Amino acid sequence: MIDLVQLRREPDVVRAALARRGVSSVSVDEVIGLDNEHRLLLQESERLRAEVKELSRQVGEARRQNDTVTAESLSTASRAVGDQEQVAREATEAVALRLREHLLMLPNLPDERVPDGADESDNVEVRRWWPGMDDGAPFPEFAGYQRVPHWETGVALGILDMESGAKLSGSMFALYRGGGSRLLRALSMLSLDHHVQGYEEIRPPTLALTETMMSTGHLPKSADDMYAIERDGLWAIPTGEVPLTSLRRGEILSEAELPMKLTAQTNCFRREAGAAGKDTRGLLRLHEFEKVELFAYCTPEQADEIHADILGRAEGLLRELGLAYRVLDLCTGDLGTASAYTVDLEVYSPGVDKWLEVSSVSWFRDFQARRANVRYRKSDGSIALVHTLNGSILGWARVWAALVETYRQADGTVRLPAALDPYFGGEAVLR
RNA sequence: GGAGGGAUGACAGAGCGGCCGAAUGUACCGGUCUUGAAAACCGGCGUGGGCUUGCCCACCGUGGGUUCAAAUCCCACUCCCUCCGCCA
Repeated sequence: MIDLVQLRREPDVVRAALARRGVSSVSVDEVIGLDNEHRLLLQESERLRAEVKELSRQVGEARRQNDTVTAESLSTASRAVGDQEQVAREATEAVALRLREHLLMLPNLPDERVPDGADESDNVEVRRWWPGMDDGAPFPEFAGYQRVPHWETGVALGILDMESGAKLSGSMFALYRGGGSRLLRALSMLSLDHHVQGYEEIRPPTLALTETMMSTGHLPKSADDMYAIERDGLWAIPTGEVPLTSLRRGEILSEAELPMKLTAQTNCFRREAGAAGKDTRGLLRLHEFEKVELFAYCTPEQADEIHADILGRAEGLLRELGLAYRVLDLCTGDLGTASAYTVDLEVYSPGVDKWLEVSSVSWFRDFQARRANVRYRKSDGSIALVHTLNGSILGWARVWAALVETYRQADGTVRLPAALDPYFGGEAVLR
């Protein structure tokens, strides 16, 4: 949620920033209007409330002096004011609710670094990396045997069974087998093993309360993309970011605790409501996948460094796996609701000849912290909202696809990168 | 799932209709003392909101209710603890 105080003080700045994301000034003005209306009503109901309190205090005083007559007449007067107060309060609350609803629908202000653009085609490529690039090698020419989609290799080697996944849970649910399953486990281990030194490992629940989903900005806006378990009021999390961001919800942290860096592997659930039929073959787009997330609560001053750290770790992992990738600055049109600045990593997967998004590294400024009410006490005793950041290291389904395609050999087997050998008890080969 | 007990400020813990936003202790911050530190003593010390910046309002798990007045009484719910049941 954006800062209402900032909206009051510099409405033009907010209007201009949100206009870059396609938010009309009308919806910003609606919020300003509701805020003004709310404050007027609030003043009136608080005034009446103060009056009731004062009269009630006088009733108590009269009673103590056994002045029943005065007490009775003051009670009657207080009751009358109380009736007015109730009307005023209900009106105030109704406007407060509308104000909150509107405010929750406003996205975060994009950072200056974010390029303007309408949709993902306007994202700006920052750099590319591929194995051997540092020694001057050109972007790889992939051989014919690498130009085989992972779902074909998956069936041929018995490591991926999309049909069984569909049989069990419907389309866009994957079932990995044998070495394919082990590969998934190996990737989680590799990633977590590399990052537990700097980031505390967490195993959060994967079902979350509405409140928890609100904090990250996934609700109310993206309800259609979430799986809901209505009977119990729970939602399946779309990313580990959800529980991690709410871990300290409502708390005041001490500055010494910051940055508080966490990592978690979770299953992620997405309905992909608007994505029917688009890039949905094999592992390209799933309703459920696994992902390791890096997350941090920090001070505004620490945010840049942490963003760089998370991005560096994600890139480091891709390099270690020897996958070609590119780094994109998301444009205003593709930026997530809560984010102020996001960098995406996409791996090149030769079998499907596509760049696949495997990581998003985002800085939310205090947008999520304001919703989640996570603050910290500075050394001077004052209190401020924390900043939150997160990034994936990485989304495994697509990395799995890229690995199986990139490392497919002429004989149809897959020799995985040596970094995975320890997790295969020897040479990591799928055959 | 059943039966009991509980939820109050950073923590512990009083209050159980009327100057209670809340005693007290600890922690924390400032000061005195000290070569320095500790101890002792003195002072300060919740969060958010509104406006006429001095005042007002809200918050004692959450949501309702009773009352002139609710941390305090009533109802529902949530969570935690103990015991029983079930269970990977």
